[in-house]
Amino acid sequence: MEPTPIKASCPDCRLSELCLPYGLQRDEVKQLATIVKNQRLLQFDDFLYLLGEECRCLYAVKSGSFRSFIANGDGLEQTIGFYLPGEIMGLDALQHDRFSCSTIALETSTVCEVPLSRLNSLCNEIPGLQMQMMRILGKEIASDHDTIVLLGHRTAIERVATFLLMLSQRYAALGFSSTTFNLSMRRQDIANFLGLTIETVSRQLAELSKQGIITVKQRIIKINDLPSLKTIVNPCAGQQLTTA
Amino acid sequence: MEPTPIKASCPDCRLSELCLPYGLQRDEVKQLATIVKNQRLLQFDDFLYLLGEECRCLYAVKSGSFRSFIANGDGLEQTIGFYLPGEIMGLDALQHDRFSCSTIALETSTVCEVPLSRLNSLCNEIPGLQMQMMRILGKEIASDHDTIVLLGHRTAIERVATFLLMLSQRYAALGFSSTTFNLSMRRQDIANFLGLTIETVSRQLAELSKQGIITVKQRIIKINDLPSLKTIVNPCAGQQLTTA
DNA sequence: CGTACAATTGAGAATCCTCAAGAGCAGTGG
DNA sequence: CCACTGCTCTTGAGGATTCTCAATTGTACG
Repeated sequence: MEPTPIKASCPDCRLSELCLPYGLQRDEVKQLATIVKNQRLLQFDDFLYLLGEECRCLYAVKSGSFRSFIANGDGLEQTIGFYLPGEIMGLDALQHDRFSCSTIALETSTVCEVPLSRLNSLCNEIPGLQMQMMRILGKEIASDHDTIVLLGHRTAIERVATFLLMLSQRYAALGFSSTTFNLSMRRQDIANFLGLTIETVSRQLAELSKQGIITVKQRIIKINDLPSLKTIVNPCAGQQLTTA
Repeated sequence: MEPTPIKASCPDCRLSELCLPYGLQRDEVKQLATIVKNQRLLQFDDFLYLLGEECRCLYAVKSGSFRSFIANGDGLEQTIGFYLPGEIMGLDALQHDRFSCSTIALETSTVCEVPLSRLNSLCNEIPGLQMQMMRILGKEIASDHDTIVLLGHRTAIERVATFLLMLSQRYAALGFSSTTFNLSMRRQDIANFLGLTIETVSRQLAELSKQGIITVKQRIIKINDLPSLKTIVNPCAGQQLTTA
């Protein structure tokens, strides 16, 4: 995706309804903006942070997208999730002040840095901010649970369909099209996230394409038949996914 | 497991180092104890809460153990995780004040109820409590990430070995034996959590048993060769699992 | 002792992975 | 403009792991 990288700080940021400022008074948002550091620019394949590194800041995606993963000792890695604009990265580090995964830019992206110590202080001053932090953390947990369900009990085609549906819903929440979008991740990233091989992902996309449910052209995905996609994800009822 | 269900409140609770009071001053713990409701007793198969229910309290395991899961529309369910004494349940509800999974007792168990509204207020008064909440939430997230890795890129025997190792470490943290323990969950629960069938779990346990790495007698597990078990989980180096 | 439930074990089937080759696309240089 | 390289993605065939179905054993409890 190609969201215009605006340099706006929190009060003028079009993502404020999705991000930390949600639910805050206007003056509280201004207060928050004072602790948010200048945006950092990352290119494709730049690391935002590494597993094991000390965590001083949380990061909010301003534009672009990211992939977080845990690298095994033997070179294998497991993708934990993808982050789109408005989402907060680094929450796993709240346990020990060290990142428990690595995060890398999938395209040219910008992030806002939020120093952890100052965020904590501000949470004590602004109850609404503390509430919002709790909501964000709860969302991260619920989203991880969705991923666990995905990996635990889903066939290949269900996984791919669920992946597309999750993205669709998240793009929609950002005000983008929910039916046509440009994947910022490679097939390898998708496969790794879904616990499949790239060949299997490719085959399932081809199958969905053959059924006319989606149209695939490289990384451009067009969803032609949303109900059918939902039926694959949840064969019985019209399911509601927690936006992951 | 059979932890003696002591009626002690937070200041005298032997779990305080693992639970919410960790890192608090003695008088702060007393303050916390005033908002923690009387313990609730649950029998095997009793629901602590249901998916979709409004969340008014978080729950800390006082004794016994729990299983949380997401039930699909079509009767299938995916186990999200297991909870042992000192661990906090219901964190996924912080997003929308509704539980996004169901939780059920695996044996006779007790929980402490912590009203959410009063916990939030107290977090504003006691910075250390807010810190500890953040740590607990960060731990939950890191633990979920471990589960994602487990389900994404592990063979059946690696999953079973990892499961045993995770339990071993958590029991050790509770002061119980890390090599001999009594599973409170059925094979069905383990299989469901690991994304396998009960037959496969049974076969992998038999295989580990045949290799002399563990001894299985119904639900009693004895780990005879911890290094070998670790080697199965991570073939290269001596890995450190985030206690999940 | 008999029933109900949990767990184990076996044989065949299905899904997904591995290995391998080919197609599509972008960038470089003659 | 076209060949060449490098990378990503697709497609095919065979093989391995895990699932499904089925029967048996084991344990708890009335």
